Amino acid sequence: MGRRASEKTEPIAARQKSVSDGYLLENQVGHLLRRAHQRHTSIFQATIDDAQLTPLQFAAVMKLNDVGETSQNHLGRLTAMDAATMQGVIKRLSARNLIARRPDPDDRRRLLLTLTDEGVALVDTATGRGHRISDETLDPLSPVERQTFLALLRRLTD
Amino acid sequence: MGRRASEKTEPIAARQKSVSDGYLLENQVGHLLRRAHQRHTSIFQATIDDAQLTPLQFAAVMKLNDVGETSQNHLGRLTAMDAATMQGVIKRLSARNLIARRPDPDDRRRLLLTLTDEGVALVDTATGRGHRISDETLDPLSPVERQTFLALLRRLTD
DNA sequence: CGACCATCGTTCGTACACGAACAATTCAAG
DNA sequence: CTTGAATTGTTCGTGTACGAACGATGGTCG
Repeated sequence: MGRRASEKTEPIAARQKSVSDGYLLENQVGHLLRRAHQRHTSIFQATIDDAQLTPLQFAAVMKLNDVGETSQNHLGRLTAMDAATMQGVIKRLSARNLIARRPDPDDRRRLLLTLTDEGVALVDTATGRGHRISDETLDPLSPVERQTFLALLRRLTD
Repeated sequence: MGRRASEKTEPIAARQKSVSDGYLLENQVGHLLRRAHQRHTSIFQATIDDAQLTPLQFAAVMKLNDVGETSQNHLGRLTAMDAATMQGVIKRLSARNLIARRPDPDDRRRLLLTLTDEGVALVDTATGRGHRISDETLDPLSPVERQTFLALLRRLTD
């Protein structure tokens, strides 16, 4: 325990503590949200069984399957992704031939996105895994607690 | 749901929906965690009043103030940061002269970190804002709900 | 019609996030 | 004491995140 011995000239260790007593990182929502999200990402990677597919890419594919052909920005809004972020996600999905892009004939600014056959196939095999990922993430909670947690969490989501 | 009908000539729009019915992105924990974290980050930026300071940098500074001089990897563990991520965070804090680094005389692999005077000053002024950030993030919930939420969230944190 | 303004997608720059590989060092086993 | 495993910090590569600025297009209003 006596790790830090004496240091005559200006004890470095003593300068540390300031008036911040009372702020504990471990108790802050932001930190806990970040850690819970980290854990979820880790579960995702272990369960999705597709080293290339990331949570955001999965979300984009699932949502696109849900709503059908849409523009890039619109899909971004539906999945809570920045337009700049969306750009990269779609580029990678398109490179893997999971998503096809074509210009909107009615609005030449837009790019319309669709799932390819390969994309649809991926949705079919990955949907089950998606449910398992959500289950495992909530595993520490009882069924009732899960409902409570999700209801509260949803309200912290704008 | 007779969604999957026969399709000889495969119409593009009809190719969309697959057997994924039942997976709604909006109801998945991972998505909700991500959105809640996004909202928190946004509140952080608006409240911290220091354009350069990020949530991770703030966490590192606060924790270092808490525990006193430590090695880089150890502080990383305390703040749930990867060693590689820590590297960048410390480099930037050190460039802003908020943190000082010195080699550990007892273990030449380690770098010992301390807050500079400037770092301590920042802790003093930022602690209050940190509390306000947590408060505002939890604002949609009542006091009782906050306790419930935090208790459940903590259990999803490994 | 023409000026104005919003929207779409893109690019740039900065900052997490983390797996992987690496050299230097320390520690543990034999 | 020496071989081998573990730890520390670094670098590289890929993928989010997002503010900011941009050109092209579209809609609105006088």
